[in-house]
Amino acid sequence: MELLTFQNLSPERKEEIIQTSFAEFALKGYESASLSEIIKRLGLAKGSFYRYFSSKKDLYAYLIQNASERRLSKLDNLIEQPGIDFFEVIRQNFFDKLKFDLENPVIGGFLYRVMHERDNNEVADLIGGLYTSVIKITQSIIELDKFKKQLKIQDSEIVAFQVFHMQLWLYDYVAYKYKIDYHDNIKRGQPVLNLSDVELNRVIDVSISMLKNGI
Amino acid sequence: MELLTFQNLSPERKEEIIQTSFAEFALKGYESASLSEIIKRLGLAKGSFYRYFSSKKDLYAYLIQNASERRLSKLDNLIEQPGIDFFEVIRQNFFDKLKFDLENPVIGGFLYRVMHERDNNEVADLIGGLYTSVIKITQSIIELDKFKKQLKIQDSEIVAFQVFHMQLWLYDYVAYKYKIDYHDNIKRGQPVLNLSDVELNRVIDVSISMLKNGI
Amino acid sequence: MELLTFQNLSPERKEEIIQTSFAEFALKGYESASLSEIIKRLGLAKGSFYRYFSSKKDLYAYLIQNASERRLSKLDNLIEQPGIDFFEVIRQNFFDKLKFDLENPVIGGFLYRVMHERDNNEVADLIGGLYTSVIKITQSIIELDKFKKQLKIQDSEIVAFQVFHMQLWLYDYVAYKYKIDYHDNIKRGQPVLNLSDVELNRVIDVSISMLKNGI
Amino acid sequence: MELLTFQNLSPERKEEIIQTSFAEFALKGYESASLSEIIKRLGLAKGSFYRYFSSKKDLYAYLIQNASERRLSKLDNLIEQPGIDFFEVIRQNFFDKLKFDLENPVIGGFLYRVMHERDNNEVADLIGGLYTSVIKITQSIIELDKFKKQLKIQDSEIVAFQVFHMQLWLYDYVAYKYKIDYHDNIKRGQPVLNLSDVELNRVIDVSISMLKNGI
DNA sequence: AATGAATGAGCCTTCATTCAT
DNA sequence: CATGAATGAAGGCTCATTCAT
Repeated sequence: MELLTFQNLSPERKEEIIQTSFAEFALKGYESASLSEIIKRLGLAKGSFYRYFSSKKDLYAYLIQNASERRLSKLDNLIEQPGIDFFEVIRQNFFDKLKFDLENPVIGGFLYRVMHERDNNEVADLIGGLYTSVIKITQSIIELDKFKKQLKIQDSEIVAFQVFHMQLWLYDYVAYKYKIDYHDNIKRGQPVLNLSDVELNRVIDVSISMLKNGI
Repeated sequence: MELLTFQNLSPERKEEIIQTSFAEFALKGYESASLSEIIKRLGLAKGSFYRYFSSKKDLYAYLIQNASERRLSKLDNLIEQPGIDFFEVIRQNFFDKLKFDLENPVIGGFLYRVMHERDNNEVADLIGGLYTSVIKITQSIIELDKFKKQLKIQDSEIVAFQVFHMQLWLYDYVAYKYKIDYHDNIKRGQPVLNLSDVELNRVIDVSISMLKNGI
Repeated sequence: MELLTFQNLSPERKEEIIQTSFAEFALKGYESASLSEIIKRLGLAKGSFYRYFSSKKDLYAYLIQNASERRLSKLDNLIEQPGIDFFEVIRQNFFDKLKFDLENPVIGGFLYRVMHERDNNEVADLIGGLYTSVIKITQSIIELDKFKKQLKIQDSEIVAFQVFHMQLWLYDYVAYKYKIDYHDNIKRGQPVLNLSDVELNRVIDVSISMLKNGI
Repeated sequence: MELLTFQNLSPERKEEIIQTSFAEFALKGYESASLSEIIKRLGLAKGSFYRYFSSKKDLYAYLIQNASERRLSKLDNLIEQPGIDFFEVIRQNFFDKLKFDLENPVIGGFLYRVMHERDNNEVADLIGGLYTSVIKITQSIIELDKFKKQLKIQDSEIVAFQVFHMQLWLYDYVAYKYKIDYHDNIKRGQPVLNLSDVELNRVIDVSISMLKNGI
């Protein structure tokens, strides 16, 4: 993980480094992302970078961790509400994720790409864990007594897969339907403003409905 | 696309070249895949390769085309059967795809990876079309009169997404559930034999059920 | 020089080969010109080419020879006319050369480029001879009794240089003044029609005047 | 242009790099010159070179700039002298140029070659400007009131061409007449000492005379 | 005789990382 | 401690030429 020298940087500088790195990895993927490019863009000394992170992979691991924390779902609070409906939890979760990704295209794009880089041997270990843990968390929620009885399918694992992947493809779907150019948004680093909550909710309503009652 | 000189090779040599390339791209992705590595493994001269394909991207395009043809679904015949149920079509399709991928881990792994490389600017043009066309085909089937009335959701586009992505994640799910190491299978190039049709059908039954009636 | 097999080709095929080669060398110069490109453009078999010419340099030598013959000046007839003025000979020569180059941009461009490739070690031997011989011929004309007395400068060698190079730079001058894009003309292989004889003569008049009486 | 890292090198190292590069480009021309060769000869690491110059073309541009500055004519001072004769200016200029080229065969050879590489599409942009600007400067001098009246030809553009190209061919002429092997001199990197100022002046006298009163 | 497959050295360039200062 | 110079393997690709068929 990141070295102490990185933690000692001013929050502003840290954020600059993180954002620039997010953008590079989001745009090019792990292998093609260029440390040299990041370093040049930051006006950093080559050596300095290696005093913050011990390797490219180390930086990548840090970014995954950092991005995950930022997009941490607020599921916990939700789940604990008495009498809450399972599908309401999912709806909220979908909405939060999509909202976050549209408002933070760089981080959203980064995490999206990370999820699709599980096959890359080089970083499979970093992502495999994340992927597995997300599935497992979803699964454990499903297995809560109060939710379990709301579901028809008893195999919680496959249901978790379905829920998790639907959340993943919602990102694709929105991009496809509204012809959003994520690459461009990442480059410009600007939030995708042109999608109202109403529209967002309509998309999510349909997907929740599919989840609930099938297509 | 491939040059004439490639077509003139013996079928055995062609297949060697194709398989070695599939494996390299499946294992490392487009950018990181190394032509030099492929060429070395094939015992080719550097220059010889470029008499078969005019560039790395050209080879990649050929492989996508070739793999797609090999895994071509037999949907057409199915659809035309009188009185056929929509979900039966999907089930058959899921089964064929999974079966194919398990028996041809190299090609399956290649195509899986291709689908997730849409973000790669370099090859987005090759893949974007494929991705879009698969969605569109799925959508057009859904819109057939005889199937439309079997569905609750009227937005055929989002349904197509759901169906398509479920088929995609089934691959992930099987790997996850049965702890299949695709990387290893690709390297060894051997079919994944240890999954019986019975097991396969069980997985697919559940997923079709989710599709039909929700989770 | 060219091999016998080349001579046995039909005149049309020979001409095709020559013209395609002229264009390639004119456009890119000796080193950068690509035999592969020429061969591809001609739809030739690689091996066939080497049955016509034994090497790239051999082809180049043949082209120089061929182009030189085509642009052979008609000086001889002119010189023998009784009472002819030296400057009239030069004027005619300049006019013929420029006219030829404007009407045959490919060959003109080729020869122009050849003249400037004397420094290239690889082909210096081919061009050095040509260059020297042109100077020597010019010099020998100057030394004819009937012309010698018309000149102020007794060093015929330096005068020959001056005359020869002026003829060379006239090509540059016309291109510069009339913004002629030789590259484009070579690619299109079309005569440069937009320069009338009147204009041509005006340019040549001035240059002859400079030669005769100084600037 | 050159990167900062190059400027930080010791003057000696910089000069080594420059001279080695001059020689390579002078000997082989832009396309055929090999960066690998230069780098090997300098005992550099491949990557180190690219910390000095961002590309082959960048190095070439730098060399052109550097060589031009070294051979900068002292015309300005000369022109401002009251009562100076135009032909005296030219004579001085010719002398300086030739002297410089004979004493610095590598740079002279480099610049000579550069001037003849205008046709090379790859670097035409670098050279076209230089070529045009030299002509234009010459032309503007000619158009100075105090010089204009000394000339017979009113078309200053064509006169500028004549003057500029005569200066160019003087280099050729000297090589031709004294059988100087520039290639060999460049390889050996040694000044061409065997031409006395007396001889040089004789050549220039004749050429100035031709310019003044014709041949 | 004619073909076109094969060759492999060589090209320019980029990369993550190290380490002396 | 911070710097930035140095590294050299590896990348994709082109080339003129050879030679078995």
